[in-house]
Amino acid sequence: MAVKEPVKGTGAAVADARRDQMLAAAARLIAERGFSDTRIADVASRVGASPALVIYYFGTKDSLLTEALRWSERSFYAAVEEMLHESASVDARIGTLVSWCLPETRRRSDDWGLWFDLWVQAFRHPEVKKDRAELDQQWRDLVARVVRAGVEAGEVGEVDVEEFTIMWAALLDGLVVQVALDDPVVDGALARRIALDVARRNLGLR
Amino acid sequence: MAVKEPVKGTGAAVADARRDQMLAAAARLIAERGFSDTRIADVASRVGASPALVIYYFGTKDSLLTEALRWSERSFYAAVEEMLHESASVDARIGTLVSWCLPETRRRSDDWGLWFDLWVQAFRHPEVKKDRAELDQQWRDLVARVVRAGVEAGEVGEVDVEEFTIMWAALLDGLVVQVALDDPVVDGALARRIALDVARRNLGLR
DNA sequence: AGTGACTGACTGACTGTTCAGTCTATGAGC
DNA sequence: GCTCATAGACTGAACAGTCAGTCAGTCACT
Repeated sequence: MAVKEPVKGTGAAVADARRDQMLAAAARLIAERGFSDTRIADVASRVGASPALVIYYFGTKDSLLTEALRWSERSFYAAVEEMLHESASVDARIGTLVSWCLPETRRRSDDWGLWFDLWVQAFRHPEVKKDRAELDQQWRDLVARVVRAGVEAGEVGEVDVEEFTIMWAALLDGLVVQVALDDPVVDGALARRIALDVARRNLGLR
Repeated sequence: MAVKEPVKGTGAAVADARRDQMLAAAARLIAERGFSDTRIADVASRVGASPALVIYYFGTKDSLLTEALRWSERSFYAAVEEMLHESASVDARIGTLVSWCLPETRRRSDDWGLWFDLWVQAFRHPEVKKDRAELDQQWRDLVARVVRAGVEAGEVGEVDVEEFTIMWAALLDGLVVQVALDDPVVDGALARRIALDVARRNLGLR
């Protein structure tokens, strides 16, 4: 099921397209079933290719899966960066960040699963760990940039930007965990409210 | 290595002791290698028994591992509860909570791994999810109790206890993630400082 | 003719689980 | 106090399923 046509075209373009197909398929599968229950045969069939081809491209299963994890996280942040251009005021931007992490309607309910698996892998594999740290720094930089812009625009009161950023990013992570795990008292709406409240209070907004 | 003697004694006591041995061994192994890389043969040899015996007690591998996860989390919270009796003021108690989650000297560096694996399992297995939610509620109740005691003692200013608790618990989780994953900018000391700052500021302490 | 994407058919290792049967302590019956 | 049957902890050996990875070779394009 969901078997795609073999990639048309020739030369190096084929290889690139294939790699991307496979990374995307792997990411989806990890999200659906979890890292350790994702088989290369699954990835292969999603892409309409043989398991051998997957190995042909990635060498080992582990290499495929960890690359897929990083690929997915990277595209997540790229998407936020994009989205951020659309809001103007600090308050609106903060809102954008929040509803990106804690969307009103769960985009796809298993997206969260990737985060958890990413953390598990990062915990034990130095390369993944390094990657995750860099991406997270990128995320914090994004938050910091929003705040600093607010300070310059005079919308934000006095804050230690560095420290606020670290605190608030951690808070978001923690809230995401609760919501992702369907905590009966911490639902999406409450989590969003708390995230916004804390930001506004600390930044002296409103 | 680390093979223990078969349990002495007779009757039902043997069975109980064995189950506990196995749960403890499994928890350690999960922490060391991760959930999906823990084999029943490993658990068996740590306990000085045959793989067959492990199945004899737990029926399936999965049942053993998820029970081990819950067992371990339960004992974690039990230990905090214990420890809390020793501090008196709100401020001291808050400090206790923080340094329990983010200890100065990492107790055993792989303890964190269990949390991540627990989250991964909880995300996909409803029973584990329910268990985790309950335990987490217990943890929040603990925090809330500390805060309420502070309010009654007049040490704490005006707060929405419910909301503070949820917020602060999530913050701790988020900070734990960063520290556990060796984030280069969020080390243990900084995380502790942030956690304490936020608590003090929100509770009007100091 | 050559290069590189691609595959089918294997295989070899791993490992959860089963099973038939051992060993030990207990306790009922004498 | 002794015997013997029973129960339940325990195991070695085998089974069966699963998969990652290999390999020799095909096919299509240049």
